[in-house]
Amino acid sequence: MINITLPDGSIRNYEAGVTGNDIALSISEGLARNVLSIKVNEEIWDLTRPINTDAHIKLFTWNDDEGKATFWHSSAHLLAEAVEILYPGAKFGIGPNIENGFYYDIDFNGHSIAEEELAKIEQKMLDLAREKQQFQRSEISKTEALQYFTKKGDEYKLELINDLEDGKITFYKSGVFTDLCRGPHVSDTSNIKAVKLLSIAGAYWRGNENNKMLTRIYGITFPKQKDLSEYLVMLEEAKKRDHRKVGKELELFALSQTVGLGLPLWLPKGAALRERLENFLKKVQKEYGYDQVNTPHIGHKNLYITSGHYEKYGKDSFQPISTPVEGEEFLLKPMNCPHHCEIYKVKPRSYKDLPLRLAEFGTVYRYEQTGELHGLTRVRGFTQDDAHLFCRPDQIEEEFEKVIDIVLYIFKTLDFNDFTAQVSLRDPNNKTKYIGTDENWERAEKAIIDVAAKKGLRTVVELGEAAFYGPKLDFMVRDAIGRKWQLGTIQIDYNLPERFELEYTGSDNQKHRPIMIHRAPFGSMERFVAVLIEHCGGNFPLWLTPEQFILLPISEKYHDYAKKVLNFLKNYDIRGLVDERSEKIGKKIRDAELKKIPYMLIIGEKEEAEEVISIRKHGEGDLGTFTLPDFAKLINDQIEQTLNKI
RNA sequence: GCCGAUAUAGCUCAGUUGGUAGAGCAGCUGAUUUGUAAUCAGCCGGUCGGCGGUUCAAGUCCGUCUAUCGGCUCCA
Repeated sequence: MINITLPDGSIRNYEAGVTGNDIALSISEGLARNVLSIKVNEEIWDLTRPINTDAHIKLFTWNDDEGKATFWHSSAHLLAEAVEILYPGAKFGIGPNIENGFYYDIDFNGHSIAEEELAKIEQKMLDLAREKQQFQRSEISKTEALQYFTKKGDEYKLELINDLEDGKITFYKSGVFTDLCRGPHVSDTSNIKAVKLLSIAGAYWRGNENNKMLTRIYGITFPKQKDLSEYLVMLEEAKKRDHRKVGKELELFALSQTVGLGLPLWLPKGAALRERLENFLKKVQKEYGYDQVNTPHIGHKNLYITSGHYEKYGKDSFQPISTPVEGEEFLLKPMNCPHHCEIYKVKPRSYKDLPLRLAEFGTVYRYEQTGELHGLTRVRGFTQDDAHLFCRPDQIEEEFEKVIDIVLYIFKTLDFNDFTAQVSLRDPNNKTKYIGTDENWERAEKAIIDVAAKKGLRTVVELGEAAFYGPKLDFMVRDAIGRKWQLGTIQIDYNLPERFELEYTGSDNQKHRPIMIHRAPFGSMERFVAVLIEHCGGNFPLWLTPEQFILLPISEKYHDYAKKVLNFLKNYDIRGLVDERSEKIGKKIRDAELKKIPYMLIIGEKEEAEEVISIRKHGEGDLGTFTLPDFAKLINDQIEQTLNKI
């Protein structure tokens, strides 16, 4: 007999060799029907795998992320099996579960799959699922594994197996399909009731652009048809919040091929919104002791040779601008740091001057590859809310913490609650991508990890995501369809101060080297506004929105009163406009609702006589009658409340 | 840059097996003077993404380039 400890701490006795399925059944039949995988001590197992020793277990169902992961991973195998049957000779790369569903990378031997063929594959998957195919796990020696895939002629699996350690290789077989796989899997395919293959894309084998491009099929499956329908509706809804769509509808920004790819044009409403965001941050930065500076849009090529950026990015950048002087070259500024270093150097600095915090809304230009351009989130010309903090070593922690405070304050103010703090470190296997000494890297990485922990941030660590000159703490926020974007970023840099030979005189009257913190709480104005649009679906907070109200006169007779109201509210710094068209009130309301204007002020005979306004709130409806001062107070109180939340 | 799909009026779209373009909205003009999500009528607006090719004839078929979309790679 063995002891099985359940998550609530209770212990049950079972015969050795008991499986997850047996345990689930012994608890309840309902659980047995819904259970998908089991955690045995720290590993997640198949439900059919015998447990032979005492263990702590946890059963996973569809309601657990781990349960979904198992379900989708098994679905990926089902996809592969369908493809193997329908397209003999197809070779398989990897097929993992992802956050929402799964994919499989497949080499179709030159055949390119058309979207219409997906329906056929879906149907095959459903047919196979109904056969209630069991997932059979087998441990296999490396030699046998190699033999199997040599015979099958699948070079991708052979490559994977070659990287694995003998004795730790397992195969999973379901139906006619056998795959190299660590598992775990669901017991059988019968729970997979709804299948949707979402898209086809190219993906480099092993993520390396020098390798062959395989065909990646993305899909998602559910235990109920209803779940699938709801998911598809949710995807459609999310697309309605896309900043490219909303930005066009609300006339916030535009892109012109004639101006150039990835060079956004800010329209009046978008520009005004952006200005309010900039002023908001400027005010915060003033409180935190930042000095605002301005630097030119170009810089001498030597500036970037000194910084190391030219060597790293020079050939992939906008190419140098020549001048009439032979050999003289300037670069469009791809970042602000070198300019700020030169500001540091304009005079000798004392330890008493530090930290020096130089801030600039600096517009930079980077030649992103065409395939990477994306709305406002990935562009070639953008404005960073940049600042560089030049610190003494003993100031690093405190300064870093204060930057985190600014980022969190901004996120809080704008209701960005769903973000990830990502500690972006070096790729330990590819140190040549980075400059600077190991010692400095280790110091910087440790500082970031320590401060993030001290601030109580829930962090994830990503290797290989550091900048080439230093590690970062990145604040990642999702867009409407779940893609993650880096917004705020904080970076510790020991390298640029060395390259620019920055110095300060210490209390010991000796020269010392400062340390730089690069930081941008928004990241860039473009990307931040894009994510903000998607976050609120174009229904901006009152303090940011282009028009806070629109006056809707019932007829032309009330235009004079409308102007009076407009002027009154203007004196309270409340912005809006009048709809003077000779349309019926229903039409004016409809248009104002579509423009997502927060307050519609309806005025007619009654309102003019009583010097009041009838208020209709966007998305909510009639709020009743207000006097002008009461409405002004309503607006200003609401804004104050938003901006003062800590 | 790579893989795949797409490209028709300012916007959203229709256009049968190839026979030289339509709708709604927006805009303009006029009528209407309106009470909480679309008043009516008329008008304007397109070398069907660019360039080549096949054909008596191309929005429609083929090639190529460009851009957009979904991914991959990249992101100082």
